[in-house]
Amino acid sequence: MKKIKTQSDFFDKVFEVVAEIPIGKVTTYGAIAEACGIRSSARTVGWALNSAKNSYLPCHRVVNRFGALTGKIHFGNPQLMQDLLQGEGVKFDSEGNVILADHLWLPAKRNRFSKTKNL
DNA sequence: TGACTGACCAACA
DNA sequence: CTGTTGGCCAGTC
Repeated sequence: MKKIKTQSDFFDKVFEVVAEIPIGKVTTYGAIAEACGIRSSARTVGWALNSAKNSYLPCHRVVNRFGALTGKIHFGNPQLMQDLLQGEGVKFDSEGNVILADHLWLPAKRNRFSKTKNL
């Protein structure tokens, strides 16, 4: 089986991971990229979501490493992203960032990120 | 067609 | 310790 590492391969993984994010939980781009096997392509993860934002994928549950809703801009309604998360029980701090300490969810892969999470 | 950007993260100087 | 660059993939100009 020739495994051609092309578009769908990476995107598909991102979609699967994002689709498995439980309610009231959030994950990070790096975590997804890590789960995909390429932590360096965290940027591309954002693009995957950009293409998936029109899909059923809960892109609003994907935040950056700081818990900031960096992708809210692409939602059309920046407030919608935070509203959705709050509606799921996600809490935000004074800076408007998701409290990863209580809502960070790592894809079934490596929990190595926990180390970097503790800022 | 070629090059740059883009919702990022981590390593190196 | 802080600043900068590198890297990955795909889409857009």
